[in-house]
Amino acid sequence: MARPNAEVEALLREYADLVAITGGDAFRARAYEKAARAIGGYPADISALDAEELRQIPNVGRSIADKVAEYLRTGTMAVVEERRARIPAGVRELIAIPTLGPKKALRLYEDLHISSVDQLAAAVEADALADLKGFGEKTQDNIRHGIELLRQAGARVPLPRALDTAEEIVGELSAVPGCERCAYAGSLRRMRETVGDLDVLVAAGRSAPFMEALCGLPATAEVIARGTKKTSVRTGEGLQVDLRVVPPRSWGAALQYFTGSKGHNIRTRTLAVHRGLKLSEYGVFDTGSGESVASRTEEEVYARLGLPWIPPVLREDRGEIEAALGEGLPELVTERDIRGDLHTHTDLTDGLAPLEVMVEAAAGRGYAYYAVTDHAPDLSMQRMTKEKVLAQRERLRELDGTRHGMRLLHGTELNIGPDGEVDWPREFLAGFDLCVASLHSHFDLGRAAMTRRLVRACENPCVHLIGHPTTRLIGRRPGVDADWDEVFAACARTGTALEVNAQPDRLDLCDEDILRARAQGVKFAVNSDAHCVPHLAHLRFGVGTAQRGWLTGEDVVNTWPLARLRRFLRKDGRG
DNA sequence: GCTTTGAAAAGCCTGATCACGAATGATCA
Repeated sequence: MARPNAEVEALLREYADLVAITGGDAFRARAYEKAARAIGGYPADISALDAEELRQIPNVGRSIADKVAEYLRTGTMAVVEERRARIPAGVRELIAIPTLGPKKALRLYEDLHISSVDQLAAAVEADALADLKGFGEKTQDNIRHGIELLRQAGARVPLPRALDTAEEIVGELSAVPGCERCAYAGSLRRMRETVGDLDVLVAAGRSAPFMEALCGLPATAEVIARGTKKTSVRTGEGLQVDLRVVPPRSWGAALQYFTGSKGHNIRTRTLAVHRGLKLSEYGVFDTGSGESVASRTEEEVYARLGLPWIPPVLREDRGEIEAALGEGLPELVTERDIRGDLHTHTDLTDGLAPLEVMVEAAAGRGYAYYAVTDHAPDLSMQRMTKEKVLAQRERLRELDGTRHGMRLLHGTELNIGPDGEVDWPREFLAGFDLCVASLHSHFDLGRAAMTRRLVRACENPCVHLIGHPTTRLIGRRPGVDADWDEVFAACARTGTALEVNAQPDRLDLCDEDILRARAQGVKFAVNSDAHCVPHLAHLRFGVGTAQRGWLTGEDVVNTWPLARLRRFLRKDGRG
């Protein structure tokens, strides 16, 4: 994806926040947010556009187009610099704390001169907020809890951002003369949902040029340590990068070692010891003679331990060693196996792109089928009506099969009410090819009520798929509390699939829940939940999560041919 | 600040929930 779009999106979002904090017209702040979203979701690279062309993007008018053009030309945006000078960056960080918005942030800054999360935490502990108007006992509790949430995730970086940085660094280092191999390892290679630090590996005869190159990268803000075998830096975004340069003959062993996880490595080393071998980042060695017996490739290293090559996503010591030694590893679902996306939006509700544009882009991805699932009326801010959705259906039927033969399914994303009921009467729902049902409100009903609610939704014959089942937002909101084993059992019993939502801040269900649900025989759908064209590509993160949950093509309904998928959607349990 | 409607001005992502403090404003989906 084009980076300039993301940069401008971030900048406009920052400006929107600063406008909201400094007060004034709320609609102005919202206008910048809308423009930020439109530019972030714009399919083409904006860096080649002039102000006139920028105005063609929806929600970008004269004023914003000029500001963006200024940024693309000069690298800065004057109005943002002005506001930054008035409001310290830390004040904006405060509104990342759940339950704390722009108004409270400004009050904290103006009355108590608090301009960082750390200062706020200290002020709460010192009970310094008690005298502030609008900050009662409960608000302080919420702030305390919010800071805790933020800190749990704060040290780790979301998968896509880590991947961007890693690919950039790997690209740069691969171009350095003498580079035989270069790759990222660690939790990123295992596709964990967040990444603590980046492990980058180079195979080369001499290490100095690579250490030099890493320290000199534009992304590098600070050098933490610099040696001949290992160098650590921190990027401007605060991500630590550890570079290790190994001799080419040790490549496979080093890759295996630095990919981890810790648990997996302990198991493989123990396995080596039982075979009279020693496993390290330099190779597999015979304990008696000290001779290296394998090290060039991962396959070689695993083979020497009596194992097949194990995909990195499985290396968590969650039974992969036993499976590899016994019944065999699962044939993991891949992105290529996905025949269609079953949860996507258009600009009829909160998506950015029109139906035609989304369909065109989906066809470009080679899908055999594609479902459009805009929001239903109970999410009132989306202002959906029967008339609107029927008009969409008519247009969708016209487009069906006209783009590389891709078949279109008309669906909707329903809201599961507190009692487990969903929008629209049953007769009307029967007219959809596919209904996704999701929680969008009432997140703290208590475990028993939440479980009943979800089970009830599964039992609805019109509901085919539960969207982002726990509704967690990584680093911002924990998932809802329910007896998930009971919910999974209901899914299996009723033939309701669970979504693996690929939005990088959701990845919901997560890998561990997938493992539990799969054990009960639940089927899954890996969907992008795309709200614009670039989001369709997020599917890879969903597939990574599904793989971490050991899913095969057989487990994932949107790898199936359309005829089989349609049988599954009849919910008669025959799949 | 953008878009739409009608040519300058109105309307915009609404409505529930929560916390504070006694009717309202902030926050979030």
